[in-house]
Amino acid sequence: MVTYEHPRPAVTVDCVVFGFDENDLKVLLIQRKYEPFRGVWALPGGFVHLEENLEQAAARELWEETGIKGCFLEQLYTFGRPDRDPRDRVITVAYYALINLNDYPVQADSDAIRVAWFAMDDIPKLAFDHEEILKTAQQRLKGKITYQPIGFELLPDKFTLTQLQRLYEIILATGLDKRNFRRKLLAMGFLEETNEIQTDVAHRAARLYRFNKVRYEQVRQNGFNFEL
Amino acid sequence: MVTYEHPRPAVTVDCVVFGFDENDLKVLLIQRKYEPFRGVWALPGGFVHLEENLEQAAARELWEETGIKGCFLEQLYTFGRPDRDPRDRVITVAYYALINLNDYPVQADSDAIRVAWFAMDDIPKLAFDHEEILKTAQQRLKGKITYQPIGFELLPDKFTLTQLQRLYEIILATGLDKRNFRRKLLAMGFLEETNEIQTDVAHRAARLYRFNKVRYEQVRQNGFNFEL
DNA sequence: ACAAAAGTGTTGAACGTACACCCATGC
DNA sequence: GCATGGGTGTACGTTCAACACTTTTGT
Repeated sequence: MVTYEHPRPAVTVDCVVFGFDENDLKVLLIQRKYEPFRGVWALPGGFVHLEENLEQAAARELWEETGIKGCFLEQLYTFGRPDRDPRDRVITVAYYALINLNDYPVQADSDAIRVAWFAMDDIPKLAFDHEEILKTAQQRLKGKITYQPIGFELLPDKFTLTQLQRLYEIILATGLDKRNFRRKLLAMGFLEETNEIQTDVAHRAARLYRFNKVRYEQVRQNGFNFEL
Repeated sequence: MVTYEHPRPAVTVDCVVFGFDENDLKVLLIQRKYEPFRGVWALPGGFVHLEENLEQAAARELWEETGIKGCFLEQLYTFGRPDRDPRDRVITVAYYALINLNDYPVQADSDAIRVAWFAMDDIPKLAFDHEEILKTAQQRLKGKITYQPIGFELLPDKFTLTQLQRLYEIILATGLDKRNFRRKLLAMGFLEETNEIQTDVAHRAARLYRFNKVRYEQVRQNGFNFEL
């Protein structure tokens, strides 16, 4: 039963997938196999099915096109310029995802689809308005990382404080003082010191820490607000 | 030419319009004339036309249904639960608007449509998932007002510091210290002292100030960041 | 003259910022 | 033994939070 008679736009979801590898913030792109923009790199995404909600659609497309699932995924913004798709009116609800690169290493292209990680300062021309979407996602990440503890989503379960600091420095595009950074984060009370240290490094091995979500919720309920 | 063959959802825009009147944060609602939810209060909104972009659609619906135009309008979030409309799959891109209540006083119902302002602590049952949308908008306003100078959109062009403080107190649901509040805001350097004072008040009249956008942009470019 | 809100400074505590050296490890 | 990054404390300046009384105006 169709009860609302109007011409309808198509609705898609697109995902900006961020990963981090010690020195770079990276994004996962796929090379389009079909027109429009055949052969051009683009964000993973696709049409929303009628029976699924938007976040489900984003998670499904991510899984189908890149094999990623179960990661941090949050709605970013909805893009709907009438001419953003040359063939038809398409509105896209963009999401961004944060994943740990070690869990999804630079994958060999499958038969079906070409997938690759690109450093943020080396992005090829993108299809549609995906450059605008990517830019919006980068700004959101930069803004949000200072007041929500989402940076940990980009790191392995256990990480060093230096890795964490590098992540902040790269995303915020700024330098941070080592002593002040450590003092501040440890004082927050939700970084759990493990009794493990780095292996396979050519210098003194650093202690590994873990983000303790339960403790974070506790301090948050006591009025603590994550900041910087 | 339809090139993407998929069943399509309908796409609407809905607007959460906030106003402020000395003692209350208010929202503009309209009473639905048609099914579904006939007679129930709802956010102003309607279908996106194929040739307009999303923000244009929101501005147009706002104008058509409430007579408001030219105000602050920003995308909020996109809601797409498959069952959010009982009759069909409808995805809605929600916007929120901030207006000065004096420019749009509590309007008499027109023949066509019943429109009314409701205080945030006295909201009737709403159609669809509009309660969720409203709640999301309130959280966004509460969050954003502390790091962007958007509170001024809710006040007249010239306002007293006490009015500004009340606005913050009500939106943040907290008490603020008068001396500290004034000192902090004046120190920001973009509140312009006019040489006018309140009229028609039964006590000492307060000085009127104005938000100077140009000066705000200047201090911002010098590295200043609005906060609290 | 009284009611109502406007306007105004100081102090102590907490926090942020700047800064440099020794230590542990692998090669 | 040397190169590499790991780990640590202090002092100063800035900002925040708490706090109460006098002034102006209208009725």
